[in-house]
Amino acid sequence: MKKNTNVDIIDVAIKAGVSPATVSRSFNHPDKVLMSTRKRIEKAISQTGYIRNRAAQAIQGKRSGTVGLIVPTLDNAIFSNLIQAFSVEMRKHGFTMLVTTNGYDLNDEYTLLRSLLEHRVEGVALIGHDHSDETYNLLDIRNVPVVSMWNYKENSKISCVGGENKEAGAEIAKHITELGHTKIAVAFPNVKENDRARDRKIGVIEYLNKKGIIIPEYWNIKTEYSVSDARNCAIKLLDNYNHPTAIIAGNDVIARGMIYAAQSRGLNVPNDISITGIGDFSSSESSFPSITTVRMRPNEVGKKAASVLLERINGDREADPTRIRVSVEVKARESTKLINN
Amino acid sequence: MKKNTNVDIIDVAIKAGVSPATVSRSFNHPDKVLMSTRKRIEKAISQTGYIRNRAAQAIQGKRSGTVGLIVPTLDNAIFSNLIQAFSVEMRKHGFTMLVTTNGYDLNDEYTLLRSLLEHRVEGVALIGHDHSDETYNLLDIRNVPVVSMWNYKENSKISCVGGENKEAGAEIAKHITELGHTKIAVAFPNVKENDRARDRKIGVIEYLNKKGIIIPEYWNIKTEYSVSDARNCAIKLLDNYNHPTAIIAGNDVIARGMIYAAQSRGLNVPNDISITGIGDFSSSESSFPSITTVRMRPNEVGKKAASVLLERINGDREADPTRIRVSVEVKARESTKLINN
DNA sequence: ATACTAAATGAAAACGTTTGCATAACTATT
DNA sequence: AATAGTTATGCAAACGTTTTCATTTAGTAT
Repeated sequence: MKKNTNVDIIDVAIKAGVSPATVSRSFNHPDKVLMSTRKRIEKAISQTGYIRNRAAQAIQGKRSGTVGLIVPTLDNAIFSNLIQAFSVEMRKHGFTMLVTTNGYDLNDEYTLLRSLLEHRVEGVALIGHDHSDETYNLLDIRNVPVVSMWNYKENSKISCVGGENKEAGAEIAKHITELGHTKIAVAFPNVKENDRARDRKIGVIEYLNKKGIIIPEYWNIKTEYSVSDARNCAIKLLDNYNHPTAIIAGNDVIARGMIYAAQSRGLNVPNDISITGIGDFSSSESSFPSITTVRMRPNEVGKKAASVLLERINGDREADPTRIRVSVEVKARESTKLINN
Repeated sequence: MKKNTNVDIIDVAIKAGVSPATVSRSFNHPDKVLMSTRKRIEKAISQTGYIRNRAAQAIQGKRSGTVGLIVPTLDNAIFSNLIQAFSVEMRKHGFTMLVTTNGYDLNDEYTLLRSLLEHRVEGVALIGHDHSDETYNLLDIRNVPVVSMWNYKENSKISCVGGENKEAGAEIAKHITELGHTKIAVAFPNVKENDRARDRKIGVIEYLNKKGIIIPEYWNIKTEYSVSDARNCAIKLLDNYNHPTAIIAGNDVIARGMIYAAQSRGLNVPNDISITGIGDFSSSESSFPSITTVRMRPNEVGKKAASVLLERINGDREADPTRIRVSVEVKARESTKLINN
């Protein structure tokens, strides 16, 4: 078996009887080379098994053909729709994605960004707006095309595509109060270094306060972004305190865990307790009961974010940030109902 | 704001009063440069805002610092644990991951592999063993360090880390028959170009046949890997035919959807019907009812796969494939019980 | 036929590193 | 004190492309 790790553009050129320059052109400016020579080059390429070297291309200071993505975790459903949509769209335009996870740690994020820049990514996509000063500074200094996905923010320093999490929180709180609930618990993850969760929570609390509803401390639950932790937290709540008639959860995963908790304690959702999520993950519609939640349109966000990033990469680097607001919408489903009197 | 996109190793060298070679060495062989000079270089680096150029490094034919991962989809929970574990482990060793999705299309996979090789990834990780001849051939010709994750296969052409899916299928079938079930339905996705699903299904069917149980065609359900499709399929089954006492699903996502279907039709799982999954996804333990399934240890697989790949990258390229078999194990939980007579 | 333009290709410099070899400055050995 | 060995650094070639500029060839207008 012949092992050819090192056939280069010169070998191809020789085989095709042209100069390396022409081979290069046939890749990058095919219109500038005669159809017939192009054919000969193609043939030489497949005969030699040549695979072009993007590193050597990138070194020219031109295109590396990669974009970087920094995401808190790949471990759960939260970002998967978003990433998939973003990835597919970038791929369509010939980009390959360098993916890294920061585990919700902003210092780590900075290191990862540096590492991505070492690889000369042409652009970077981040989640949310909580990033360290160092990160923002580096992006600015190197003038990196960048887009923040997931939540919209007026006056954001960088381009962004997403829904308003505060609005999402307020909307779901509105839904719950309109169903007559007043004994309401909320369940959110740690909101430090996580503006998505923070904004949602603020939206919920502020709306409820406005309606004269105050959440007592023991109904203010802190949980991880996992079904199991959410379930445990909810069980503790249901077992130890008189229970609320509704729980507003920070996202669908948490809501799911809490529904399981209720069911495992013999409660019927929504007859005994209403539970809501935020985010509308793909399985939320088909679960039982289906989850009342707020649609954040991850596919749309991912796709549009890709477009924004492409535009920044190809276009004017000094332009003001592009901000696209994706509408949010309450999807009332089976996990909530009018309160019984 | 000063925009410095182009400070290079020479600028750093000048600033630090050394030669470029020394700067380079301080990155790659720090032991070969005097502590005091190293300090001066570090200072020059932070003063200039230098970020090294991996493309220029990769062009030396040496390390690119990247590995490629080709995965069918990022869109659901199936691979997320695995990917996360793999990713974290590679990162620890200084690698950044280039991730691409092939949407379960093997031709696409070949194109993606080429694209990864253009970026001169040092190694590649794939899912399963169903790959096109072209793919296998290219890997062989270019002598690419490669590992297949997710399922073990004796005599595989390439290194692999995973459980035996056939065994997993047989084990769960054994569990169900030992609970006394004979009226059993199975629910699997399209097994073409998907050896994981195929092996599992074969394991199930063969075991049942051995026990004299034949699955009638209308209990042989074909579904997508999604909660919603699984739920719809199960509803069709439950509404239109006399229903089985147990359903063996191809994975936990499908099982989950089918449980929802049963619940939405007023059936109790497991009292009225037992339902099993395969894979033990992170939420399967905490759902209600928790799902009886087969553990495939995705974290262990991801981590070990990373080790195998690293070893191939750093070690002997001509060595025979490394094959690591990760044990599978039935986790009996709430979604199954002894049949009532 | 001649001069002029356009299109296709080639030659060579450039991109930012790494590394083998050479050199210089020390240290240890006799 | 002379020699051999060691260590830290610099010099310059090399890595595989892309691109500018120059050249050749073919085509067009006179």
